Amino acid sequence: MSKNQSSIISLLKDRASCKGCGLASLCLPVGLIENDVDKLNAIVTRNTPYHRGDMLYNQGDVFSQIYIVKSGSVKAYYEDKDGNEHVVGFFLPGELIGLEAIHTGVHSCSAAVLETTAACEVPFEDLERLSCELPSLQHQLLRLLSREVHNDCGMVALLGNNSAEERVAAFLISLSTRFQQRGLSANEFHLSMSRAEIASFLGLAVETVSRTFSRFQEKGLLEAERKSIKILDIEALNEIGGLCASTAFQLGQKQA
Amino acid sequence: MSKNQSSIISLLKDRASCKGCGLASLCLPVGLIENDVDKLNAIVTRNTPYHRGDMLYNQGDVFSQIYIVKSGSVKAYYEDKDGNEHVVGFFLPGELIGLEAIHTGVHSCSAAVLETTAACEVPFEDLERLSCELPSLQHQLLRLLSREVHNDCGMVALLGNNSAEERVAAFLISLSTRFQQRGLSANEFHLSMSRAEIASFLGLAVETVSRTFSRFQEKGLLEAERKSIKILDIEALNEIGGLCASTAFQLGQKQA
DNA sequence: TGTTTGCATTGACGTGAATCAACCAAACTT
DNA sequence: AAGTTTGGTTGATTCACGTCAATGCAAACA
Repeated sequence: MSKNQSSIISLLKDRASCKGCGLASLCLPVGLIENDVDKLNAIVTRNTPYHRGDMLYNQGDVFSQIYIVKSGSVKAYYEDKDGNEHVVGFFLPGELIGLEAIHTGVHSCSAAVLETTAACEVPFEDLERLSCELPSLQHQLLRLLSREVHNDCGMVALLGNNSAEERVAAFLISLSTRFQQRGLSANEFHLSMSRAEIASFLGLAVETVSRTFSRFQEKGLLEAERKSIKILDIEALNEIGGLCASTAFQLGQKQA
Repeated sequence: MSKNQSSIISLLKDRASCKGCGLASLCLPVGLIENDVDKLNAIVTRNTPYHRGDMLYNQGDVFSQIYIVKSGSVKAYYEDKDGNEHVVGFFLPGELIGLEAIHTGVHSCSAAVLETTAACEVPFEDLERLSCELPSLQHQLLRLLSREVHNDCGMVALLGNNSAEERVAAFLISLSTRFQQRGLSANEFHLSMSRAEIASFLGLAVETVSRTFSRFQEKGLLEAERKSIKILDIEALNEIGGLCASTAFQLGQKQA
C-alpha cells in the first residue's frame, strides 16, 4: 500500500471519528485535547443512516443514550392523549437529542428524523464516567444542557408573548443563524420540515403559517417555493422577530 | 456546656448545613453519602434572607454561581427592548436557579424574590470541580439540568397548544403538586406571585387570568381569596389542565 | 396520460382572548 | 378618617388567529 493510499484511508477513518468531524467545534469535543477526543470517540457509535420517518426513540422508551445529529435533521415531538402530535424542537447537525430524559430515565418525547440523517450515539453511563475523568468534557456537557435550557426559555418567551408573524420570523432567523454556523448559506436553505410541523412547533395553525409566508413574500422579505427558502431582507425579518425577546435570547433555536 | 445544650447547637448548625436540610432529597445531595455531603456543604454559602423585590441577579450579569431556594420563592423574568417584563419561571424551595447561564457565562434573565426568601449559593467552578470528584454529585447535577429541560419542554407544549383555562389549571396543578412534595398542603396554599406575574408566565392577559379564576370558582373547583387558594375539586382541575400535554409531562412546573 | 395521494395555499367565517375602560377593595399615607 | 396607590375583578368591544371548506400543485404510480 502506498503512502498516498494509507493517508486517504486514515482521512476516511478520521471523518468517521470525533477527531476529524467538522462539527467538533459545536459538539462534545469542545475544549478537549487530542488524546481525550480519542477517549470520547471510543464510546461513540455511528450507525448506518436513518431515513425520513425513522425513529431515534419513542415516547416512553427507557433512556440509555443520547444522540447527536451528524448530518440531516430531527424533530422531537410528543403525542397527547388524543393522538395529536406536538413538535417541541428541531435538531440540526451538532445538536444533542434526548437530554430531557436524563432526569426520569424515560423519554418523554419521540425523536423522528426528517430527512436522510446520520447520528452519533453516546451511551449515557459511559459519558458520565468519562466526564468525571475529563473535566473539560463535563464542562461542555453542562454547557450543552444549559444551552438547551436557555433556548427553551427563549421558546417559552416567544410562545407566550409574540404574534404569528413574530414567531415565524424568529423561526426563520433561528434556522438561518444555525445554518450559517454550520458553514451553509444564511440566505438560501432547504426546510426539512413540513408547514404542519412548523405550525405545531410555533403553536399556530398550518394555514396561519402559510399565510404568514405569503405575507412575507408580498412584502419582499423572502421567496418561498415549497421547501426552499430564499431570504431577501434579513434585516427586516430580524426587526420583526429577531430580537422580540430582547437581545437576551437568540430565539427559538436549539443552538446559541 | 451541658450535653443537652451542645446537641441543640449542633442541631441548629445542621439546619444551616446541607446535612440537616429538609430539602436534601430534592436538591444536590441526592445520592451522596454523609461524608460527601460535607464536601458539598463546604462550598455552599447562605446569606441573610432576601425580601420581596430583591434581586438574586440581573439580566446581563456575569454568571458565577447558581442559587437554590431554601425557603420562599423566586421568579425569573427578562425585560424586552420596550422594558416589558416577561416571566419565564417560578422557583420553589429545592429548585436551582441560574442554570440557563452556564452556557454563555452571562445571565439571560433576572431573578427576583417574591417574598421573604432564603437561598443557598454555590459557586459554579467549585461545583464543577467537586462534581468530577463525586460521580453521584455529577449525576444529580445532570439530572437537575435535565429536569429543567424536561419542564421547559412541557411549558412549550402548554403555551403552544392549550387554552387559557387549560393553562391556568395546569399552573395550579403544578403548584399544588410541588407544595405537596415539600410537605405542604396540596389543597390550600398561598400564591406568592401576583395575577400579573401569573398572566405573564402563562402568556395571557391579567384580565383573562382573573376571569378564569372566577369561572373556576363559579364551577366550584376552587376558592380564591386574593392570594390564598383553596382547591375544592382537584380531579376536575386535573381533567382540564393536568394531563393536557399527555402523561409525558408534568406540566409547567420547574420540578417533576 | 390520467389517477391518486399528500402537502400547500387561499377564502369565508366564527371565536377566544386581548384591549379598553370602569370599578372596587385593601393597604399605605398623612 | 379621608386621600392615594396598588392589585384585582368585571363588562363591552375588537381583532388575530383558528376552523371549515375549496382549490392548487407536485411527486408517485399504474
